Amino acid sequence: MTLGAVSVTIPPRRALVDDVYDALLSLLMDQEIAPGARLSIDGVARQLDVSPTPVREALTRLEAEGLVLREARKGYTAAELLDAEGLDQLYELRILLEPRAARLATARLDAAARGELAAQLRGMRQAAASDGAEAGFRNYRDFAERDAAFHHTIARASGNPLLADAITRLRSHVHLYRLYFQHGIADDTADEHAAILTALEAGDADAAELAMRTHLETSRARLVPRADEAAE
Amino acid sequence: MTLGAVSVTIPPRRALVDDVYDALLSLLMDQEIAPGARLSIDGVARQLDVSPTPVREALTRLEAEGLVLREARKGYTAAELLDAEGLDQLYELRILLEPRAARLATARLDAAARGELAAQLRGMRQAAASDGAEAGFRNYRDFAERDAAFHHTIARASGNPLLADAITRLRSHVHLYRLYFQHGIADDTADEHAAILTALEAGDADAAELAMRTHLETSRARLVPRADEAAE
DNA sequence: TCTAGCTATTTCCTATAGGATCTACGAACA
DNA sequence: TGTTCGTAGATCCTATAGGAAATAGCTAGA
Repeated sequence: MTLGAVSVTIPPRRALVDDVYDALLSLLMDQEIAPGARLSIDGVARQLDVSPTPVREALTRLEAEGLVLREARKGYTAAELLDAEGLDQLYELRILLEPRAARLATARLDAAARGELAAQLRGMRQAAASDGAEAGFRNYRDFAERDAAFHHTIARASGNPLLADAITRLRSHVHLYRLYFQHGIADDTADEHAAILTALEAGDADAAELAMRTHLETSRARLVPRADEAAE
Repeated sequence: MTLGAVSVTIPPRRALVDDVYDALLSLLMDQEIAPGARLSIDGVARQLDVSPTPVREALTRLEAEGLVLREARKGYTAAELLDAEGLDQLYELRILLEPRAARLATARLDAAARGELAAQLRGMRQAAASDGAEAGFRNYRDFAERDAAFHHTIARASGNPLLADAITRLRSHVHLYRLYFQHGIADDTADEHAAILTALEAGDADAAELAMRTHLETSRARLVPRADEAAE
């Protein structure tokens, strides 16, 4: 039996280290592990009921993304929250990378990616709308995850995997969500995302690049001062 | 006893995983581990005479840098050489990031960094000069390492650690050195680096940014076509 | 000749255990 | 009172072992 090109793909096999990674990431985002907190390998292993070996690997991966810090023979600590300066630097980098990704993606956007983007945008609107009362955290986390997915879809569509990786590895939404969690600093940007999608669908590279840049610069201008206040 | 600010710093503690990482990196650069080759965890452990645990961690770190690929429950493989397209994409990203780093570094360059840059430049000239016969590989590796150090010093001097990390993590010199090793594709760029340093020392941000961009664009124009030929 | 299924081997993955290192605490001394 | 030293505890680090999964090779049957 031979198959032609098929569209279904088998999801990659997972090992325990992948689950530990996800669990730690979630704990970090919701600050059940506080910024700056110590992360003992054995402690995490006991808490998650696994052995230290996969925990070490998950922490190694998190360290490569800057979400935890390692000091050899000392241990790991959760990364501190971004201060105003750090947030500003994060945006500086995003503004360097993501408008270019949007430009490149314009010519290469296929139907599948277009569909993803539209769905992610709908998801953002939903999360923002159902913003009733104390469900806020949960909803904003949903929103942040859709937001991240939207940006990552564009990054991948750029066709430059190194560029996509650089963008993804910044873990922007983790940092932004942690700030929201701590200080209530948030940002509803569904409309700005819609503008990006419109430009992409129109196949207008200049407009797509500009829309992305505008979106990020607006966010920066909105968020950085608030992070500054929060520090007081 | 209290000390004021001291300039000496204790080197960070090292664990076995750090040595394994260095060893693997070296083996990858010199293609003692060939591009695309399988990397069995137990095999590496036996070869380096350590246990599999630190090997796993070192491989996790290498994977985060894109130098090896992991497939869960299958194993690791060494990353393939960059083809012409990949090389082009690497330069695209560098041209996005590094000119900005040079611009930012202009205002913040201190005496220590200036000294480092000058030393690295001298090192490059030395390695290029002692280019006698079959010592070529070794010399070019020295050259590539000085080249990398030069760029990383500027990246750090930018004052934006995220930007510095993004530049460093590309591991440009590893990819370039592997290409040289395989195809003899090399590049003597000491003079272009001198131009960057001159602009930095003059405190001219525009010139520094431009010199860095020119350097990278020249390299791209020189190297990408050759990678294309090598593939034939 | 080709396919299906079984077996054996290799390799990854996870858990466990012990040695090495670091931190914290408290006693002894100046 | 303040400093030094030594001990105890916790934690990291490395090695080892066994279970689980994947690959390769072989046999049997169509």
